[in-house]
Amino acid sequence: MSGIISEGFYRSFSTLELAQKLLGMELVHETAEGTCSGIIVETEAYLHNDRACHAFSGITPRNRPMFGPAGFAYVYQIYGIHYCFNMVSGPDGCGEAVLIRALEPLLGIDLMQARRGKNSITDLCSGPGKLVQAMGIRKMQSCESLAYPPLYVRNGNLTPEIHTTTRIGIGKGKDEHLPYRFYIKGSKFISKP
DNA sequence: GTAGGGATAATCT
DNA sequence: GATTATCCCTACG
Repeated sequence: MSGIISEGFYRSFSTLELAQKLLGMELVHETAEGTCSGIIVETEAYLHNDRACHAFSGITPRNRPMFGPAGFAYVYQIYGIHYCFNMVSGPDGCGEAVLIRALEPLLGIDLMQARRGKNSITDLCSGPGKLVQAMGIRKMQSCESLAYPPLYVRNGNLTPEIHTTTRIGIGKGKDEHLPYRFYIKGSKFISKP
């Protein structure tokens, strides 16, 4: 049986625990064009006392969702052209989140190929900007609940073997050495080995 | 197959 | 005015 993950689940674990528990679960997005989904194979954790975290320097209009309760979406634009999708986590008001970095495409692969303009299955969702484009997630959806359609997570039946390493794209002096990146060992769908 | 750099604009100082 | 939790195209073996 696969059920939708409730807001209570997101609140029951620390950000670091949640980032690992999400691996193997299915992210689903229902749109007018069709339904897309994929298995979460790569995540990164951003903690409140972590210099790489958007919430580190306090609350701003952009990062406000991060300071709300766990189980909501935080979507932001990066490098002017790409978007990243996060799930808010940690205690209410804390400012923590889990970045979803890669998916293994499952449902709506035709639609993903059309949105991405690529055919290779491993090139549809193998990066934070790519998966947002493939899934049709938009900035407007920042602040939406992840416990109800159209955007939600379903339970997986996998207990994947997890590999832990350092995060991608973090500049120097920003806690780039912290082991806050997690991915499913051996997956061909991650953004980088 | 790998490496390097440009694109491009919201956000914050 | 600097920075950025990225992607893609081009050049070269």
